[in-house]
Amino acid sequence: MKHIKRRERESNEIRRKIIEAARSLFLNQGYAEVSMRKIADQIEYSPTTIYHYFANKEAVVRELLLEGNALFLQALQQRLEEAEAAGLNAMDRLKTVSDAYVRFGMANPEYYNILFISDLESVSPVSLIDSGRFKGFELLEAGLQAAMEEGSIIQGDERLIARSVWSMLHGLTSLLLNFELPVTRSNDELISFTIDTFFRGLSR
Amino acid sequence: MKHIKRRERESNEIRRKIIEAARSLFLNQGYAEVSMRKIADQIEYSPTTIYHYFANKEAVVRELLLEGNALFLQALQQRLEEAEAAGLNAMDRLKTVSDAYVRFGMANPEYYNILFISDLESVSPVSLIDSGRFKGFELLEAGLQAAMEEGSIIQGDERLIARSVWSMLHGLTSLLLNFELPVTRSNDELISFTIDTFFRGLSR
Amino acid sequence: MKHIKRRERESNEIRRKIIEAARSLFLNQGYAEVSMRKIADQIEYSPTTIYHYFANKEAVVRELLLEGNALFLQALQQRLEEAEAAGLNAMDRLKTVSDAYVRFGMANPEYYNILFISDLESVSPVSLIDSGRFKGFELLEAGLQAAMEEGSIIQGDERLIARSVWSMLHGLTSLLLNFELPVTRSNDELISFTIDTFFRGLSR
Amino acid sequence: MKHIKRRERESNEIRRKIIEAARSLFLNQGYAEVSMRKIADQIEYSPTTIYHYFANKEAVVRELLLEGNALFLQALQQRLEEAEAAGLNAMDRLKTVSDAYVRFGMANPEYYNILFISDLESVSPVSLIDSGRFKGFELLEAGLQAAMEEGSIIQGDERLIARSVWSMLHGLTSLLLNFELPVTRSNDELISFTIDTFFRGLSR
DNA sequence: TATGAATGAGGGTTCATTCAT
DNA sequence: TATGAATGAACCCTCATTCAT
Repeated sequence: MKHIKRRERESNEIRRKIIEAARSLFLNQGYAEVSMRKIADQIEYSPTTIYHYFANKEAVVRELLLEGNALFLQALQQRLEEAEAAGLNAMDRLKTVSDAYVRFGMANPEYYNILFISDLESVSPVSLIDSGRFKGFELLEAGLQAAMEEGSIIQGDERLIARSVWSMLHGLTSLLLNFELPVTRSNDELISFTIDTFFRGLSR
Repeated sequence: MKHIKRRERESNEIRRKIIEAARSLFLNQGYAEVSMRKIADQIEYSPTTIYHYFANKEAVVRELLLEGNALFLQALQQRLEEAEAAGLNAMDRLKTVSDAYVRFGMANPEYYNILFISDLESVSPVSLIDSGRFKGFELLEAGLQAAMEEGSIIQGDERLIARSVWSMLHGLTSLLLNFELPVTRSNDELISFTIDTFFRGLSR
Repeated sequence: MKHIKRRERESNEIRRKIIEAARSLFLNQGYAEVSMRKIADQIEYSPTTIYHYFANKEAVVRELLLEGNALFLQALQQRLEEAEAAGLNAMDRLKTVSDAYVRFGMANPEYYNILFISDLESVSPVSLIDSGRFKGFELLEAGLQAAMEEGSIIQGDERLIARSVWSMLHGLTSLLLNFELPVTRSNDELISFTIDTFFRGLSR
Repeated sequence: MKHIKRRERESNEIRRKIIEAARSLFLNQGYAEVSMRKIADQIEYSPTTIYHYFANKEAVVRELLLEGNALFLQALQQRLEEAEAAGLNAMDRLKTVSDAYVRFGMANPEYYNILFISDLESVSPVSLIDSGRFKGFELLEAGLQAAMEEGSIIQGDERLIARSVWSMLHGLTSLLLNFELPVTRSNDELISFTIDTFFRGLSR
């Protein structure tokens, strides 16, 4: 019994190592630089070993994607629940989730890049769709609908508005992660200013 | 004298051919498909020949980058001039330039991606900075300052606000280029809605 | 005692499964597609398990070879017995066996190829000799001797003639299996014509 | 001028080396053992170099095929011309060509195996057909027609008979090359006996 | 100027096999 | 008995680049 458990744990440990190595390569060198050989080097196993745990490179990347998405959704939902617990109104809940979005990206740049920036040309579109990337989108839509009902933002096609909000958040995050622009104020100021400004534009 | 000129001209012709081939590969098949060999095949010279005109692959890509940037700036400036000629106020000029930004990205997705998204691991950061990418930023800052003076938008750190606007525009463009989200309205609506909303949030 | 028997039976069952999987891969997809992993996948055991029953891949293939040879001999002998039961003379019995040879090849192309064509680089020559491939040769020799005694074919070194007949049969079979030549008549006609012609040449 | 010629010669020399190494590997180890690496090792160049001269492995094998076929046809034709020059009748010319067929196989076992035995699964069917393998077949048909007209062999569908003769020759050759059967007489005796016997069967 | 020759490094992947458990 | 873990060797192929001419 114990044997089996230990084995399983060890097995999962290597899986984890593989994923982590892949993630780290991804972050530091970009998707093009993630290779089975480099992963193997990093974890100090032979390349063949990876094929024990994953069918091929796509499977590794897909796992990264699923994992990243789960973490992403979890981060959003947690902040949302906190906001609800704190009794915030719909508009403020939306701002909170928006902030959570950007914070997640900054705290997990590798995941954010994998999820929302990389081409991942080796990963089939199906995998991408299955990855649940759209769950976050639905969360946003629901929040917008609540804010409309509350009367704090303008009426409109919530799907359109959700895309619009997402655009703003994505741009904010990806510029913070990947570009260096002339800066006077802190990133925190940029984040809150941008979110506030956009929701001010949305408010009735 | 004349000899030299002819030589230069011929030399430039091949240079141009190289860049054109690289651009064509790049625009039609994506950055990953740009290889020295493929460029050489396309212009029907040997790969070695390219090294007579460019130090290495990075130099070729850098040229492409500069070119893309020039086109980008030109697109912004042209629309700005038109807006000025039409006698638009500062706020509307900003909106016009914003629209031009997004339109450029949609019309030149590969250029946009190479300019603002790709890691371009092969291109050193210095090249990126030299690429003049910040000229667009300055354009934006100037526009914002004018709008502040005009009184149509809130007072504030124009550098901060410029980053904020840029974020919104970049997110809008890159989502349009690289993601498929559930859609009800047209892209045009999304663009104008997002820009309008953001500037509404900025207005006094 | 019983335990041992059950064990043996079970043991043999897996052996059999392995061979069956190997044969199925072999017959359906060709020799190149037979790999330890694929066999293991098919029987839903781990690759390692196969090594409990067979020393290595060669041992598996050798078993297949023995099996193929047994089937081959059986096919020849059955037709020979039928011919004897029908009271055919030695010459006609030879023709019948010849026909059986070619029919076996056509009905079992992969077996034929593995027995008589493939290099089977992984199988040592010794194995091939042990495979009993020569039993068929002896059958042929015996038939020729009978026909000589009967007086229906020319006298001569029956070993030489046997090789000659075998050549003709092998050529016929392997061309039918592996080549597409311009065709007007059916394969059946080619087979009977070739066998008849050759034995006509051998007849007194 | 000379420079170019020397270059061309050297280029062809390496091409030749590649082909010869491939041929030798083919002969000694079978098609499955022909790898780009092994060829490279044998000629003491890097594997990459081969790709200077051939697009891929198939191209190497195809060249081998074309070359082998050319040699094969040449061998047949030469002996045929000699037979004509010697004033042999159609039947004897056929026997001569038959003998040339088998002799070619014995003298060039690697080519014979490539041309008529190997699966060459990596080579597209088109290449095989284009390889001109059928030219030899046409030669045979023409000889048979002449022999029919001469009255030395039976009338019949010359295409059928050609396949039949080819079968006999192919079986003879491939058994001589690839099998060791119990032997009393020399190979020469086997060859002439088999050919004579078959044509005796064909004669009126 | 232009190129043919050549290469080392690296890409993803499959294979038969061994070893400890 | 059965297996999970692991590997070294090999597979075909592409890449950017250098060098001598």
